[in-house]
Amino acid sequence: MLYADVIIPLGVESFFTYSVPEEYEHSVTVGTLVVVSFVKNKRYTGVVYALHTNPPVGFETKPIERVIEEGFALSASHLKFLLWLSEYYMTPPGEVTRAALPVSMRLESYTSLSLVNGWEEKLADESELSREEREIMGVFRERGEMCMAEVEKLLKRKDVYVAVRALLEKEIIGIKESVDDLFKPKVERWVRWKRKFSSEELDGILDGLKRAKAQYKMLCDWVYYSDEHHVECLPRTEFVQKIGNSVAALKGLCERGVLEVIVREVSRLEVSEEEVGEVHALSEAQEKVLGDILGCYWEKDCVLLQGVTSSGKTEIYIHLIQETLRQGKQVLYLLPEIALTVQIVKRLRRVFGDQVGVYHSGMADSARAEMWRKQNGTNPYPVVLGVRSSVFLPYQRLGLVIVDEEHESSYKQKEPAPRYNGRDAAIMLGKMSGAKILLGSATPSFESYQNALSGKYGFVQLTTRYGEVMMPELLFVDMKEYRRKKMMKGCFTPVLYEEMKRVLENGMQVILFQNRRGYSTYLQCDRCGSILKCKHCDVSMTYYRYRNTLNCHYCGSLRAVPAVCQDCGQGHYVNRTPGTERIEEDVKQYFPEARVARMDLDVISNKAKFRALIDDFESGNLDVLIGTQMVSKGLDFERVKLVGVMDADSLVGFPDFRAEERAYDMLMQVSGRSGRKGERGKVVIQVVDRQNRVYQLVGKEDYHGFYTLLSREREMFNYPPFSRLIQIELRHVDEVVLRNAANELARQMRERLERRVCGPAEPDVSRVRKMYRIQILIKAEQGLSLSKLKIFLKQKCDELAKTPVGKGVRVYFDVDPL
DNA sequence: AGCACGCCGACT
DNA sequence: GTCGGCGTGCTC
Repeated sequence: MLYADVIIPLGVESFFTYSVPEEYEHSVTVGTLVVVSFVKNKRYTGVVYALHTNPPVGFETKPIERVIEEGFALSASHLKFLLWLSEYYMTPPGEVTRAALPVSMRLESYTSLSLVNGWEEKLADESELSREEREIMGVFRERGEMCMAEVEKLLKRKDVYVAVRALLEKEIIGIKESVDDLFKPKVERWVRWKRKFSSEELDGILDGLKRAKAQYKMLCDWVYYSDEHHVECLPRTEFVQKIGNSVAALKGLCERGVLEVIVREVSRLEVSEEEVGEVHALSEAQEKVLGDILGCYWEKDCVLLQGVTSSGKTEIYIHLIQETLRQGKQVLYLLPEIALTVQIVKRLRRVFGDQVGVYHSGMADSARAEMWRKQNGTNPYPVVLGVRSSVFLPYQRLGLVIVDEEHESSYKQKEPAPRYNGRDAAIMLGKMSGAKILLGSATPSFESYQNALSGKYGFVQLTTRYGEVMMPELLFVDMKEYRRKKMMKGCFTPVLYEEMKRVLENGMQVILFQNRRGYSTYLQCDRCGSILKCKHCDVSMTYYRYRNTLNCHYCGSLRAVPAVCQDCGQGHYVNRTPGTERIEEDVKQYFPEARVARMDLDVISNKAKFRALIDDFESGNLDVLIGTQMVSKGLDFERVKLVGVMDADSLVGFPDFRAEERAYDMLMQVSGRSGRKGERGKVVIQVVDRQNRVYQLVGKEDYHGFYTLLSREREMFNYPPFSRLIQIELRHVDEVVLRNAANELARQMRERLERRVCGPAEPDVSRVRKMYRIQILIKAEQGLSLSKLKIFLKQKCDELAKTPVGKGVRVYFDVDPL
């Protein structure tokens, strides 16, 4: 007997063993998608993980019910990749599978119920039934076939199970198990000539239609229309609308054998409408960089390309893609967010036409499934352009992986599991496939930069800007001084105000950037501007107004607010909160003529609103755009001559050891928005802490210096890139139970891991949907075995769950949290 | 993820 | 006294 270990796409640990019926012995292979029954009559699509002949002990096996499709299976390497992801990110394989497969590919059965034939005879007297049972009968008579969920919905209650089961026992209603294959090809009906007719034949047909006026008219119209528009066929709906407007006439013509309706499978995937053009020639600098990258690939699989903004990285990617395609291999081009990169899609399509497949989270599930199948079939897209989830698509001969803007934190998935980083997953996918990997960024992540410096990655820099683009002029303005002199105009310093005035008077545009990451409040000295940090963690502390204390999100330490500033000894701490919609009001007050719009969360999350806003700004219907970090990414507006950063200190003051790295990156990105073409743009950055090292270094455009300075501290405090982090989050409804469990877990882990354990500490949002949360952070220095550490952590958590202190506490792991 | 089993509070 | 709320554990 053959057995298959199957991964069920649920958040359950490990796999389940099923027996393979004889009829499937040859079609079931490792990677096959199979329908299995799991828990009662629920069915799931699982992935075969292993095949063997050892009869399992301790339980009966159920049989595999069906193989989804002959010959359709995940390749061994694809499966291997998914399992790596599962292990690395401490996520059950089922959950990885769930993330990897589009919903319609992991079809789940629903139990369909209906009245059995001849139920009337079985039920002599309806008074035998309970009130609930009669209610259920009522809805069945009305609706016929239904699944459980629908019955509940119609009766607006959740406890129909007992009554339904009673009816089932009485054999009045029956179960109809149907596995609905949701993946049905999308079809369209088209109308065309049944065959080619000569003009004499057509005359003959028309003569025969003298009495069928509608058909006669339809045929004449069609002859005229098809000639006029040079079309041979039309979609049926369009045909009826445009020609004759009579379904009956069409039917008649089909019956006469003049026309026919054909069913065509259509693709749900976007079709490229770009005209395929030439690849731009590279500048001398770009040419050299391309050569350097190719040179690195002789000995290294992964190369970091650091290219300043506007240096033309994309053009280099295009040349690399072209080369890869020439070798008959596939390319994966990863972007942090697809919505903001319409420009790149267009550009790639212009060069590679319909060889480019786009994959993103906004796609309909059926379209995703179609893309999946296409990539697994005989004619896959050679180039896949997509967001992080594109790493889950099947690849057959991957030759190149490009991760653009590799430092972007949106590559990391937070919720739900798997909490993976698209960049790191892509690197692993590339390695497993024997592909070359290119990471691109203007401000690389410290992790990648360190790998480049250490020689683990190849390192290539592109320092010259393409064309005549100039780096904008950066002006740091001290808000503290103007505040003291009472010269602020709302939230604008006189400098920013004057610049805005000048730009707006010239009919040019302004972007105002306001950071809004998280909700925390921090304390800053009103005199020297220094931000209060934790003594143990090198992270700014979060201020809680209601109890007037400071809390570190990393180690959990608490302290009172010092009476005077720790740095200058004279100033006092003031409460700072990243501002909100006030900016818009101030713009309206000081620039009543200006047309202003805000790009905040509700705009970004709505695709239509977002596009409308971008279009308005692009076409000049708006003068001032206020936004969060979204405005800093990937958008090019020619007429923007000024960018104002309202309060840069809120970037630096964020309670995260990466705050400064992010602040630097954001300021660089934001600067890149100003004056991309023509006249040199300006960036006004309003700060309080003028002396902050981040500002000194942004001004100098010295990434390496910035890295060197900050990395010393990272090393001292044992933060990435000098260590790896694993965050353990515990959740429970009871705050006290949770805290006790966390303390106990941390204590036990410390016995072995000692100072590598930080916390427990409260996250910035400590209670979500009635559940309290608490976090323990593990720092693993280089050289410590990560896989052994993970086993240890998991073991400790499992042990805790079994003791009374840990009862009911849920544990979540986040490997390499951001 | 569901769904059953099982234990405690608001009603007949 | 029961009904039914939800917490806990299992599913091949």
